[in-house]
Amino acid sequence: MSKAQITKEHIIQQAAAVFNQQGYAGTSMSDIMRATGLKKGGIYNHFKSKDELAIAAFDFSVGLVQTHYADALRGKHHAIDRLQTVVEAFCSLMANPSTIKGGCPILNTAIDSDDTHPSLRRKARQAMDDWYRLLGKIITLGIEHRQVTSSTDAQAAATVIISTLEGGLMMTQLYGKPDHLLQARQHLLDYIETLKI
Amino acid sequence: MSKAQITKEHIIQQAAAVFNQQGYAGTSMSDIMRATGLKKGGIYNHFKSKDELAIAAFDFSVGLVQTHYADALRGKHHAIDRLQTVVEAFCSLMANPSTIKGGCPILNTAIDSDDTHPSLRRKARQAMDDWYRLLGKIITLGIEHRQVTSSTDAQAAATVIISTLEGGLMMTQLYGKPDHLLQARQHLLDYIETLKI
Amino acid sequence: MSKAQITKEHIIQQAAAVFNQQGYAGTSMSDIMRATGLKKGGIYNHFKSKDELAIAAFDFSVGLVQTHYADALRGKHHAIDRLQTVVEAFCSLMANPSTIKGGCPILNTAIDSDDTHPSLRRKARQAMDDWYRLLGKIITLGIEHRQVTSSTDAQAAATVIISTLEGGLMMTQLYGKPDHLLQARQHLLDYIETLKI
Amino acid sequence: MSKAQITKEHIIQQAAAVFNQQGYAGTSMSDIMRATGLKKGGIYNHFKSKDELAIAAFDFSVGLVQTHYADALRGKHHAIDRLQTVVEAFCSLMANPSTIKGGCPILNTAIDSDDTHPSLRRKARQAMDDWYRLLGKIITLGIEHRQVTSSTDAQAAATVIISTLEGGLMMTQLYGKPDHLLQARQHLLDYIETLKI
DNA sequence: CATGAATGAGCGTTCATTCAT
DNA sequence: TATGAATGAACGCTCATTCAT
Repeated sequence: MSKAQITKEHIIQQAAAVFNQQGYAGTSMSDIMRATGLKKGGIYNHFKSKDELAIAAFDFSVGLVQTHYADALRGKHHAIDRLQTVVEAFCSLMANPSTIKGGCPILNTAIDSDDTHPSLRRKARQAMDDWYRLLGKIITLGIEHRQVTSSTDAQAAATVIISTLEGGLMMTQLYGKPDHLLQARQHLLDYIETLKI
Repeated sequence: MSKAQITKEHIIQQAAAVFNQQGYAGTSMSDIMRATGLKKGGIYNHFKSKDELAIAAFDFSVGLVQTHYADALRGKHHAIDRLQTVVEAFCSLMANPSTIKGGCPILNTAIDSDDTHPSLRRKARQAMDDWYRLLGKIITLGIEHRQVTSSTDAQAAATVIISTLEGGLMMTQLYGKPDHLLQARQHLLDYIETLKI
Repeated sequence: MSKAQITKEHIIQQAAAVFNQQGYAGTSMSDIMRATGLKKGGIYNHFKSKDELAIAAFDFSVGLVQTHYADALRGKHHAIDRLQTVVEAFCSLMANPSTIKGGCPILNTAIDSDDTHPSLRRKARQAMDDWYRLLGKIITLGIEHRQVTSSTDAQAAATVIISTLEGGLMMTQLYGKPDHLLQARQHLLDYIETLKI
Repeated sequence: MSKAQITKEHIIQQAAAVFNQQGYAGTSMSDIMRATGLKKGGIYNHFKSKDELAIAAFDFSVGLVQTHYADALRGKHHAIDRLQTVVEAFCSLMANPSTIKGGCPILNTAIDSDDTHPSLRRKARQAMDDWYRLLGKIITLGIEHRQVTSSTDAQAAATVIISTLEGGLMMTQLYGKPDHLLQARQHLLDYIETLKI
């Protein structure tokens, strides 16, 4: 990796944390300067605008989450197992602030970019699509393989899982304690159990 | 109501919509000027800072939601009925953008004020407390009155309901279509059914 | 005195203290509101601008000083006595902050209105003229009456007295202790002694 | 000297003249913009606040005066000569508006920062201390070396010299003509003569 | 006569961004 | 490639002032 690449990656990583914690409007390029140790010019050499950097940072954050899922899911083939794994992966990732500070980037961006920032919003939508499709596919394959009850509405179940996780995370962040996310997790594990054949 | 009161109320209402859609950092006093039709000085005659206005606006938004709940719950006494009502009230309120633009103020503020704005965060926590306690009390009274299964964990159930609603709302806002919130709603109605004795 | 007159006088007195301490530019109409207990409109009913009020306040402050001199000089006829009295009157007035807060209004205005405020400057010049002429006249009359040495340059002596007093006052204000003004006073008393026939 | 240093020095010099003439409250950053030819951001790149700039400007102005004294005193060793030199140096400096516009920065700041600006006030006090000690030391050394009468009170004499100069300068500025300062000067030269052994 | 409610201009400061070096 | 030095626009807020009530 060239020196330029290394610097760029460094900026993205630091910026990702800051944007995820403070939001797009709440983050100034000076915040990014402070976080990266670079001066204005140094950052603008790699990104032509705050926008472009914010998008790269979002991609990076989402990539972290997706990699985490992929790692956790590797070697797990039973649909129920895989659903449980996604729930567990989300909770463990969000409970561990060293990996990704400021909570779920999709949630943050979805709320933060209410109209004001269409390109970030589109990005968030795409990331949500990925997650949504992942869950949907696990369930439909599970139905095909007779691991999941055929009456299950895959889309609705995916919505329930994502909603409950994100909402539980929001509560946990609001109160600064893990209880709510853990209660949401338990509910989902129970719920997933009901999908089992 | 004095003219000052009318103007102040007017500012709060308009500001509430703007803050709820764009967030605290994403909203400038110029945005408020545009929304209210007043000049800066006119606004600052009624609020001594952006902060104070943001808090008044948040209180107003939360008040709208709480009034909506109170209205919906009036005359309903059975715990299961009351839980269903809260779910329905949330969905109908959020589906109807004429009442409150930009989604749930608690969700928005919880995500928006990640560290950056402690007083707003405190406000959001208080509002969440109110809601959380409302649901908790409905359930514990329901258990006492043998309307809800005694094995129910009131706190956890409240968390599940709030989380799923808020998460579903976030998805609905992200995609700009009601489907996800409706799926969350259906799941919660089913879930509430399981609490019935 | 009519109620309007009383209010106007009240505003002038309070404003005089504030202007004398904070200067023209350093004083806002809000400061005057706070000091008088009146609202904006109430003040603007009596003075059509900050300027006009500042001038009235200056006149009031200078009037206080001049009255103080006149009182002290009453019944004193010997030139040397009268010169000593002016020195003593200045020192006692400035040492007593209850009478006139913020020091000598002429000094303050002379320094404060360096170009920026011609009408106040003119006022300060007039007040200085009055004082200067008072001392000049005491000395020339003293020469005529053979109380003061005929070699005395009345203008120069007046300048020395005023300069030393104002400079001594400035130091006393800067350090917040009376020593310097007292040393200036002693020097002038010695100096005046040398003018005696 | 780097370009940044040059620009910073340029800002300080221009700002010093403006602050010295208009005072802290009477000077806006727009005034500084006009004087320096820079835009606001350009100024704020070098000073983090109006305060910081004002203090740097004050230091610069005082430095000019002190350098002027040091130059004038170089090579003069007799106390009487040195006292005369300080008086002459003050008068020549203040009479020559090309060097330092707006009069004595210590006097201006002492009067201007009546309570309102404690850090500038402290600065003015320090600068006055320096001057006061300089004169005090000249006199006490003069007494030691039998150049000055042993009955002289060094502190009092320093006060007399400074007071008379500053007061005379004030009058000269108020009237816009040199007469008063020259009269004060002559008085001090006579006075210094009386200190001679 | 005094207040309340508003304004437009300006305040000190920070913003995202540019570009010569 | 990164910095330094600058800009113009916008920020949150206060100013002196007005005028209907």
